[in-house]
Amino acid sequence: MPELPEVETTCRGIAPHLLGQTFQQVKVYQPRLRWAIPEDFAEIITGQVVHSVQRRAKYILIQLDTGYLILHLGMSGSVRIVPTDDPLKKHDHVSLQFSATHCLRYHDPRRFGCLLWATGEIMQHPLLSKLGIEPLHDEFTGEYLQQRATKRQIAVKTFIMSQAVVVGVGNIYASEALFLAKIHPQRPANQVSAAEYNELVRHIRSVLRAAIEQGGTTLRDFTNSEGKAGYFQQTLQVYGRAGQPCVHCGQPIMQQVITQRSSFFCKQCQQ
DNA sequence: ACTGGCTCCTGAGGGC
DNA sequence: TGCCCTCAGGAGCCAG
Repeated sequence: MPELPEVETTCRGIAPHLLGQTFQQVKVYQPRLRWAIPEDFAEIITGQVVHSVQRRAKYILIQLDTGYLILHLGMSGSVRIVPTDDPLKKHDHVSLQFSATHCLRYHDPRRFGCLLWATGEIMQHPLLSKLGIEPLHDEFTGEYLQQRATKRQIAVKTFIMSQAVVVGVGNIYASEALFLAKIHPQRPANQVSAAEYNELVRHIRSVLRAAIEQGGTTLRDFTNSEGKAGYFQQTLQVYGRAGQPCVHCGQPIMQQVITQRSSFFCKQCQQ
């Protein structure tokens, strides 16, 4: 499940390989991703030079001569740099050869991800234009969250996972950050105080930063790796720990579905 | 303007 | 060992 740190790590990992290279051959093995890859996709991409690789939310944007590849990893997607003759693995859906020896492989068992072609002003794209702010940017403050939460009665966990508010806070980190900030995940968003939102922002940032740093340790052998997440290695304090003792008070961690998503919290520490 | 529910898909894990 | 069932999950989309 790629969360923002993993997408960032992926971005940093593939950029040095791709920059300045030309896509020489593109093969689509399975076009049916979240949105189908159009039939003329390979034809459009072939011959184009990579000018930049950037991230917006959990989207990876690869700028070519006449437009952008928009890549999303969904929850089971990954890309890897492999030798051209590397045998296809199950669920390798697209192969983009960018040099005489190497290609970029898109792999996604559950096919919740997407690979799109877009032209024009990229940030005006329907998938990008309504996105909220980046959690690691300076504009992401407690004040911002509280202001956006005005009149919002949805659970605060759902609120911070809303892409229109702040991007890239997935289910795991939402639970973790709320635990660290001592806020009950089901509290209505408009009933969280300014001080609490400040704490929440601080913890969202720190948990994402720590995960990116850990992801960075796998960058060295990125070409061999699946981009396996750093965050699984880090100690999660509540996520996936239902019934186990809270690291602070020892009470069993609760699990509850909030807006269709499993949520983990300590009912003693989080009010 | 908000909100909740639905949807895509496969693999993991539990029960037997 | 293997089969069947259930569930998880990002996030766009739509109906109420």
